[in-house]
Amino acid sequence: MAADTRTRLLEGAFSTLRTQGIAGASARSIAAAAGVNQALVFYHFGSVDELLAESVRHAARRRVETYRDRLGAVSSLRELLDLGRALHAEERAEGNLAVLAQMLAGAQADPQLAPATTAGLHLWVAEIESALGRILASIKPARALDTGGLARAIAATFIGLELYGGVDAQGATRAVTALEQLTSALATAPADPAT
Amino acid sequence: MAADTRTRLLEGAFSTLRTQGIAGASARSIAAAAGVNQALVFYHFGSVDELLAESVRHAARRRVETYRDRLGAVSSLRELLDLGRALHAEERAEGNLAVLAQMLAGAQADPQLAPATTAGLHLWVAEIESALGRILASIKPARALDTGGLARAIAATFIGLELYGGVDAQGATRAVTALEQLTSALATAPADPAT
DNA sequence: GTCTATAGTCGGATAGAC
DNA sequence: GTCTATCCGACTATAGAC
Repeated sequence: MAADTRTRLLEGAFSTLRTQGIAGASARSIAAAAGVNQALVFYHFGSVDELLAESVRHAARRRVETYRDRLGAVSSLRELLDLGRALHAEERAEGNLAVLAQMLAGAQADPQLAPATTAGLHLWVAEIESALGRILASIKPARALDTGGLARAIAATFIGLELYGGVDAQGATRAVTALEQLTSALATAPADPAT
Repeated sequence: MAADTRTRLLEGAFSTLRTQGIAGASARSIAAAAGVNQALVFYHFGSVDELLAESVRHAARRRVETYRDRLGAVSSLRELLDLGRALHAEERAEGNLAVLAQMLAGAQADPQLAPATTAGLHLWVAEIESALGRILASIKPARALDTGGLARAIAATFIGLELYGGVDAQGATRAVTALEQLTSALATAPADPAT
């Protein structure tokens, strides 16, 4: 707690994005969340956009390192699905999904936000892709699949589900459950014929 | 062209959401897009939030009626996938997906936007669900699936892909292609054993 | 590095003339 | 129904004291 001002601003930006959304992420509200003066946003980061961009980079860097080990240890499709579910829950709880979704929404109209957002998302994509590629290579009918494309589709689906969950939590839960049933069925039925 | 003021505001709100995003959807910018005076937003709709909400209702109402017939004519999983792809492309081109994504992002922090957004999304979900339910019922291994949950997952995925496409068009195309390969493979391989 | 103060702009919303 | 004019608060950003 009470870290240096720069860090407080980075974390204030994160929590403001999470709770107020991209439309409420102003220098003033971020500074308030960080407990520092509003002018310091511009002193340390030059502009609000730069602070937001730096904030997602900051958050993404710390998280993904934690995943690398866990994803690397996975050796079956079933394990991958279980880990995926666990990571999804953790990311949701940390607010990383909500923040990324808000940045993504903001980046549609504000090109300055796009690079950092893409980078933050790509950290996940790369991790998912590497684990996916390793597992699917051992499943014959899955060899033809584009793991990079699938990894991107999975990341996009998480974003969509996060936003949907914000307006209809029950519906989103149903969607997740249905996807789990589907993937689970695929993992057991036509997947076993390996090599 | 040059419809009555109310309609112009509804359409101005739509195109502003589409091009400026939720963070740029102010009474002034909407009125400018509509070519009318800013005060009329409040005269006709009371508040910006109400106008935005009414705008998505307005847009959703007109679209879905067009779909009902087309979805109703579908009689195989393959046809459903083809139609789904076509509708997805049309919705993207019209900007309906972009607008819904922005409303969804805004609704996370602004509960006033949530009801209309949920309703707009649900129009799709209901259509997808009904077509999905009809088709999957004829495929034995698919009987256990929750079509409502799947329909919600599909809608959420479209939203996520739309936002992802805004910052990485190439990556989103890859994701869509991968999903098409996957669903296509599922539609032909283990799906044929009907009844 | 951090603060106050302030310039200048843009936002939501209302009053009242036409 | 539509306009101008306006209040007032919030915003980005900067200048300058400490």
